[in-house]
Amino acid sequence: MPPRRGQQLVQSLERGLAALEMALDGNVRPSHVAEALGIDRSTAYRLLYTLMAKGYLLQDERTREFTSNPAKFFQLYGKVATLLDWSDVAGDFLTRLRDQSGETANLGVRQANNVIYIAHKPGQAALSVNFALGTSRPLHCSALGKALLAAQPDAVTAEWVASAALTSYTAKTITEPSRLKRHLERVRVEGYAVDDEETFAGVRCIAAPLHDHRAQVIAALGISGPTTRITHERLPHFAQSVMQVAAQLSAELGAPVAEP
Amino acid sequence: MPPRRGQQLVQSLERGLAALEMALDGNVRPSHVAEALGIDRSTAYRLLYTLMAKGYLLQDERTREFTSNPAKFFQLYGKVATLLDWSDVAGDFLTRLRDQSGETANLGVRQANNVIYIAHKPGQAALSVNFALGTSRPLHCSALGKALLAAQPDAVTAEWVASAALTSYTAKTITEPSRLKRHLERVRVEGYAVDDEETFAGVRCIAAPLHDHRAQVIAALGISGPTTRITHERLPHFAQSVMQVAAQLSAELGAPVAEP
DNA sequence: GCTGCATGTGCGAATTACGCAACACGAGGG
DNA sequence: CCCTCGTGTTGCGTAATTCGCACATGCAGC
Repeated sequence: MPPRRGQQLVQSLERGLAALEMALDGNVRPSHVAEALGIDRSTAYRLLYTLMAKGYLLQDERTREFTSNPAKFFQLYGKVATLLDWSDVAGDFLTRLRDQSGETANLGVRQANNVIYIAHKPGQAALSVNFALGTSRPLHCSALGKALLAAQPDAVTAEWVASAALTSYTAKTITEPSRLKRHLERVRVEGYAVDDEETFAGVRCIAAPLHDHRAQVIAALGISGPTTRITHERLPHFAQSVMQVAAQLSAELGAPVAEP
Repeated sequence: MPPRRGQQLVQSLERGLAALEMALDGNVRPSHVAEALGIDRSTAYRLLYTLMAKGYLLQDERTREFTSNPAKFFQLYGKVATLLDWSDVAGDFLTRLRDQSGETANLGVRQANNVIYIAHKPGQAALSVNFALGTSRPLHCSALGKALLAAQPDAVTAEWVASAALTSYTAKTITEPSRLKRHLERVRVEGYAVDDEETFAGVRCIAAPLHDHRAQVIAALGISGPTTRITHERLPHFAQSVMQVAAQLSAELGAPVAEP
């Protein structure tokens, strides 16, 4: 009935990918997918069946549930891993930052409205922040995310802040668009971003942007630790370390040296 | 014109996934995809555009080429990583096998017609076999692959051998179906498989299957090294180590103890 | 500036995918 | 034991969606 939207999107492929991502977040059945996407069970079944035939999903013989096929995704990952292998070039810098700060050092890139952690060096203290590579966190409440957001042109940031869903994770999460906008302006001026228990209570993070040879911001580097060690008093000191190592790594990547 | 095959496959999704996998093997352009899949350029473009809109691909502003988005795949991988995280449980056994043999120890699972390496411990000798995790190799010429193939029921193996494309990689690659079939029968009898320079000249590998609590073969474990160290004379000795550690790991996985 | 080649976009035709309905099957419950 | 409910799976007709053609646009190189 709708006369045709002026879009170039292929509906079946869109729905299929949506079904795939549902399966990645937990086993699914045709009825679940159908309800979530607002389509018929038979359609959902055919999408899942196609994904299975292509190796992306597996179906449990007993329960008939569809599961993601880890081996397939491992293989896909293997093909792109070299394209995103920061561990080689960034490894030394992450180690340096971890040793200087004593806290977990991490490096992430933006993916849609998330930061993906693609390299890290876990801290060696008994109590340290730790998480698996490939994990994602929202942009608006992580230090890496805010460092990346603040690097954008003003107009883009304004647009994003206005339209993004600023989900609250702790009492300190910034959920007001206007406040976030002002916050990000300050991040840009200061050169580093702080996540002050905005994602997890008791965890404070500091991050700074990384520049490539074109001076484009392509990733962010930072540390995460318990509030007992990353105190407000010592925060400027940690920020210095983060910005210093970020500048060194940027230089290694061929960024023009330009620090005000 | 074809009145409709009795299939449950969604064509657009099939084609979209095919386009996606092409992009993973190197940057693609609509015209390439169109030719490879036998479809119109506009159709290929719309598939690629949809994949880009969903975050799977990126498009280079200058060259207009479509590239895989590594961050997206890293994220997808992160979601399934825990499901396939053998490094925890297998780590000690891989280390043990590497130390006993002095060679690179590796562990892989089957994915379609390939083995995917999902865990490993690189050998410490100056000359050692090394490759990235997530790499895939054909079943018919790798030790891990042959160990997995030999574990199947005879009928399945026969069918597979007859229909598979036995690509040749070195002069020693087994490319005759009948010879491969007899070879696999011997693998099953002996309990281990050998890749005798069938994939890379100068590299010999030995592998044995791993069983889960239902005695199903779910993965394979093995070593890879230069022919100068894994000689024919010492091969039985290495095979002993591989089978022994494989049995230990199987036991750890809850496999019923049943060694003839 | 003209030619060749590729990307990106309306638009109509019809193939394809969709939803409906029905079947098979299993789990509970009366 | 049968009856019902819910879900996976398949056949089929319809029409919405996708596909391919044709064209506009842009870029590179004789």
